[in-house]
Amino acid sequence: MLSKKSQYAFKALTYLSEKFNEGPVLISEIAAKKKIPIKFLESILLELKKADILDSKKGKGGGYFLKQRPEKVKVATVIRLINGPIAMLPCVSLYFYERCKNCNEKHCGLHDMMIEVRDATLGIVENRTLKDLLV
Amino acid sequence: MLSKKSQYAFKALTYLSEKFNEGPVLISEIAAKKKIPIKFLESILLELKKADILDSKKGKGGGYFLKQRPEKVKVATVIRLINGPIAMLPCVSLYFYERCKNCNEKHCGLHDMMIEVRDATLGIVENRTLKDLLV
DNA sequence: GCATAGCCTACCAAGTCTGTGGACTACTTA
DNA sequence: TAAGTAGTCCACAGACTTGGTAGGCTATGC
Repeated sequence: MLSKKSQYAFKALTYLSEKFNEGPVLISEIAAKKKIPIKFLESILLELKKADILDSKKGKGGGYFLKQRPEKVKVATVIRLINGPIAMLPCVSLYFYERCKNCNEKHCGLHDMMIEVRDATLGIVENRTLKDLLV
Repeated sequence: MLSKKSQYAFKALTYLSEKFNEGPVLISEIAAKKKIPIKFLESILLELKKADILDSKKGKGGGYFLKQRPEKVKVATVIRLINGPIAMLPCVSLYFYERCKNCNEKHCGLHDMMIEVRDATLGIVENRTLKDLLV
């Protein structure tokens, strides 16, 4: 399951995608429109900024805005950043790989199956962007 | 990600699948062979028994054993029982559904996408059983 | 130089995950 | 029927994660 934090991140990013090229948007505006606890949202946006997805401006007329065009930001990137691994097992994860003790990956049915699940999921989330989330 | 508990559950079930029709297997034997903390394993097996996947016998010559044939136990069932929802969002889950506030499910890009992910995943785990985990 | 608005640090309550310990109960065998 | 075996149940506990809150600091614009 995606954490609430991830869901908030997607809501905020969707909102910022709609407002793309309209200048900085206040944290408070996003929080109000998307009903997200403001201080929690603040930390999420900061994380997205550090990952180069968002940029911000301080002071009057400031706020947050997308650093890249919505169609350049992959859903998979956001999930990995805020939620963590997409795969169901560490020994099957591409970005968070950890070797599996007591399961030689060559002969493990669960392993093989989870690779299939991973690839099926990646086939979707690697090929969608923020733009695809707008309806 | 699957919890360690889930991974232990699959290891134990795989072992019991191999020993299907050979009579009860001791918790301690499973724990030793699969390197699972014995008391933790105990609670997992009990949970699987309460879900009618395993059965047990007390006293000498006792132990745990599969209640149904390995090919009758779906991987999806075990994941839902031990790990929880398979879907990435509550508003998209079949067995753990919860309505999504602030996201009318008719017009939510994230929602639609996560339905695709869910179906892709279910397409795999609903059609595999313990038997498929044996190599 | 003052108001604005993001930045940063610290903290916290609740819940989940991964276990451990110990007493109790049911069953088998002698 | 007593002894020993093996699952059942209950309580707890430490580490980590989740979902937040509070408040001061810093940069910006007018």
